[in-house]
Amino acid sequence: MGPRKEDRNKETCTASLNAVKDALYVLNGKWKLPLILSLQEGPQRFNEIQKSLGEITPKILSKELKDLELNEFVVRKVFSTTPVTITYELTPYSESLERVIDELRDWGLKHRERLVKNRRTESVAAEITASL
Amino acid sequence: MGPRKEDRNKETCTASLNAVKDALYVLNGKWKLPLILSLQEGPQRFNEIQKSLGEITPKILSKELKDLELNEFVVRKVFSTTPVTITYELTPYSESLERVIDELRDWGLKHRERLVKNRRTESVAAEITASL
DNA sequence: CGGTATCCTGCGGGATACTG
DNA sequence: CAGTATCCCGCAGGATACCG
Repeated sequence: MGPRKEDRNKETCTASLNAVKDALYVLNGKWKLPLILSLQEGPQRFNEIQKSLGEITPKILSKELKDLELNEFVVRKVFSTTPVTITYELTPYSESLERVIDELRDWGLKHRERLVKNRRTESVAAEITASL
Repeated sequence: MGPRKEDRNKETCTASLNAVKDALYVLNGKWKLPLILSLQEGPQRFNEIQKSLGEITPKILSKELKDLELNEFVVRKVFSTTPVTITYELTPYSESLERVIDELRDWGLKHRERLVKNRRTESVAAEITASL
């Protein structure tokens, strides 16, 4: 015997919740997205990234890069030049993010338009006082 | 004369970045998603939501609901019963989130699978030492 | 150049108590 | 019942300095 219908639904529900949270977690924080977008221009070295992002401190950059490595969006490559050269570049797998990011971007654009429009039309009649 | 090509690209780029951030902002935080999922079961009253979410405090719940109202995902309805009854329910507009959430969920599921699989195959050979 | 090590701060979120 | 008011804490993220 399997679980009852309501239980299955509840489980399915919290399962999706966790999946969504996983996805959000990956993109979350102040620097993940700027970092990915920056690396889409091509491989870069630590200090190059730091400059292109503006005000990020090395500690944070280091941590963010490690996170992205763990999630396999980024590879750290060590070249035995003298002195040693290190680059970070996006993996092919990182391309799987594009669909998600596109979807988020499209939705984000529409949402902002919508909010701006509604500020004008003063649709704050939203608070209905439904008399019975 | 318009801006140079590189500038346009940069602007387009930061524009999408902001759009994505808008979208993420809307779903972010500990409670937004659980709250939306809970309200998908139908309209609920303040205390009902509180119970169904488990450990959320009234202050936080109040704040989250206001956020969702501002973004027009939720309507607060006041019924003039005695005593007054108040419900919160999802708006039709909140359905526009479904595509985004589905996309995030699908990606999240695959990503987790992938990570689990790769932990096993011990693919930490990812750190290449490319000699020149 | 490519990072660590320490210290510090703001703020998202919580505990608890109170109110119309 | 449907919230506000106060106080509080952990932790992401930052400033600054230092290291191989």
